[in-house]
Amino acid sequence: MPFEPRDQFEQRQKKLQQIQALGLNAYPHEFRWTDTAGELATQFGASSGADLEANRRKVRVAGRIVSLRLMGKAGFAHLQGAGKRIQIYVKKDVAGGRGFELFQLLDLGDLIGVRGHLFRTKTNELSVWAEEIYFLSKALLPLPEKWHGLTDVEMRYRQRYLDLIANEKSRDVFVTRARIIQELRRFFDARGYIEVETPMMHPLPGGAAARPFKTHHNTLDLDLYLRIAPELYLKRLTVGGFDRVYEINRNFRNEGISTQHNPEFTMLEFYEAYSNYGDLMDMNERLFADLAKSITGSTVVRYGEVDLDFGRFERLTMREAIVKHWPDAAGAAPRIAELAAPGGPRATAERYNVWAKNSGAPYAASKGRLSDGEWTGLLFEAMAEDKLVRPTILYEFPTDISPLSKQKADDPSVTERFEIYVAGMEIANGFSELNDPIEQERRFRAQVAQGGDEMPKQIDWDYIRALCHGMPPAAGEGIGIDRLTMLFTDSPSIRDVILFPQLRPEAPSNPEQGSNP
RNA sequence: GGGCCGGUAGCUCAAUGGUAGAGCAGCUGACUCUUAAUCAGCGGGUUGCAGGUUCGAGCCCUGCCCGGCUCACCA
Repeated sequence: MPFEPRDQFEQRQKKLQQIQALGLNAYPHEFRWTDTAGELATQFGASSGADLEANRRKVRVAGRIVSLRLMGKAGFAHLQGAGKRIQIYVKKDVAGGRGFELFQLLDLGDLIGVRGHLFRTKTNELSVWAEEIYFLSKALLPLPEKWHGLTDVEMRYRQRYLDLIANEKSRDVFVTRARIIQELRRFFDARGYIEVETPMMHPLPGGAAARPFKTHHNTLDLDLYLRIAPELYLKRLTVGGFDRVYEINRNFRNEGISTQHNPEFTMLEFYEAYSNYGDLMDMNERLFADLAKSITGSTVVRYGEVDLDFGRFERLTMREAIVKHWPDAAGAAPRIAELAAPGGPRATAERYNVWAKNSGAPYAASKGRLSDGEWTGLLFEAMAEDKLVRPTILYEFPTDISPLSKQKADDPSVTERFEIYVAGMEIANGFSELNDPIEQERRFRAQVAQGGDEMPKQIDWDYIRALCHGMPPAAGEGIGIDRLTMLFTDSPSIRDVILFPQLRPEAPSNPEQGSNP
């Protein structure tokens, strides 16, 4: 089993045997603690040495040894537990001969428990006066360097446990992520929603346009797809009378990996009967402002070089966004009416592309013959999407690219759909749900006819059947939890907010053969 | 998939084409209030992999592997 570094691994195994030779169980089954390092710091951070001496507060603390200073017949160490540190002071004539022998055998990284009382050192650091040490578990491998920590990003992702030990900031990101999810649950629970779980394995991939992962169930001899979205199942539940439902779970999309994409990512999706997209847009403004405030303490959140104010959303229709962010150098900006007119989006996109190709800007690349709506979406992505830095609600999406959304009553070329953009990233996508089965069937048929890797190959007839039983008017939305966490933790990459992001496997290495990569 | 950048001791990093180094970690010893503890000494390397150029390659060239950024892709 030896791992690198061999010499230290073997040295630590030797110490493990010496600890066992003291008559101790090297891997005991439990330790009864009374306090964590963090609790002690908050509770007694202000207590003076005299106070502590008068009360002799008894404590039992556990943690990992992250620093160790041995001085003959006494020594100091810092224990790290639950992300915080507490110093312990071990004296031979207090901890006893055998206790001190154990202390001398400890390595950085070992897990121990300590019984003693609180006091302050000469330099006034809150510490535990160790009366007894309990060995809890051995670290056979050394910790990353104590001062610089672990900076190698590949190792931080592959061996996240080391990153979490060595880098407090990394730990904080994942604590914040958990708090965000807690707050979201609170928000929706308080509004009468119930949380549900729908299938992760779908016989037909649906609810989004994306390439799915495929798998197979042996007993049923059935091909299944990891879900690309829970949408169609959640809406079936609104048919069933769950008027307010949400689900927080993973989606899987077999597509590229980038700083904003991981093959599996976490989505909050929710549906609210009897509301429309306008209600949802209003609710989102409250939700994001509340969330920013409870997570970061302010509605203004620093992200990289910019301040994002979640207390003030901008609202733009997709057509308005194209007009607003039209580059001056590309000539006169199109008028809204032009973008709404038949053939207008294509003509505008072609005009934009002439400029973009000359100036090296991203251009609206067409894949075959496109409809007006597709041109509009493409043009928006090419020229406006990354300009939406401040929190923005973009609404009125072309019907052609919104197969599950309800059309606007006075303009069927667009739907009652919106997306939330922050820092140039798509964070959320919601709309008034299309609940007319006949129109839904028409849209599905159009998708199947269009073809392509990301389009459904078959119509989900059970979904149509569910709509035929009557789905209430409803609005629904998905919020990307990973990207949301990026914003609230100032993380530039989605890999920084996913504990174990997808990477290529390490080069095959078998420790039993002693060959190490 | 394209472009750019990177991979040197367990970790963090050095090293004009000319003997592969430092700090931390480790080992031995000293030390009963240290905190990047200190002091004295010691060990540690197939420089990602495989070729090539050269008297000589960590450094130059080619291919490959892994990672990062970016573009494309991903409504």
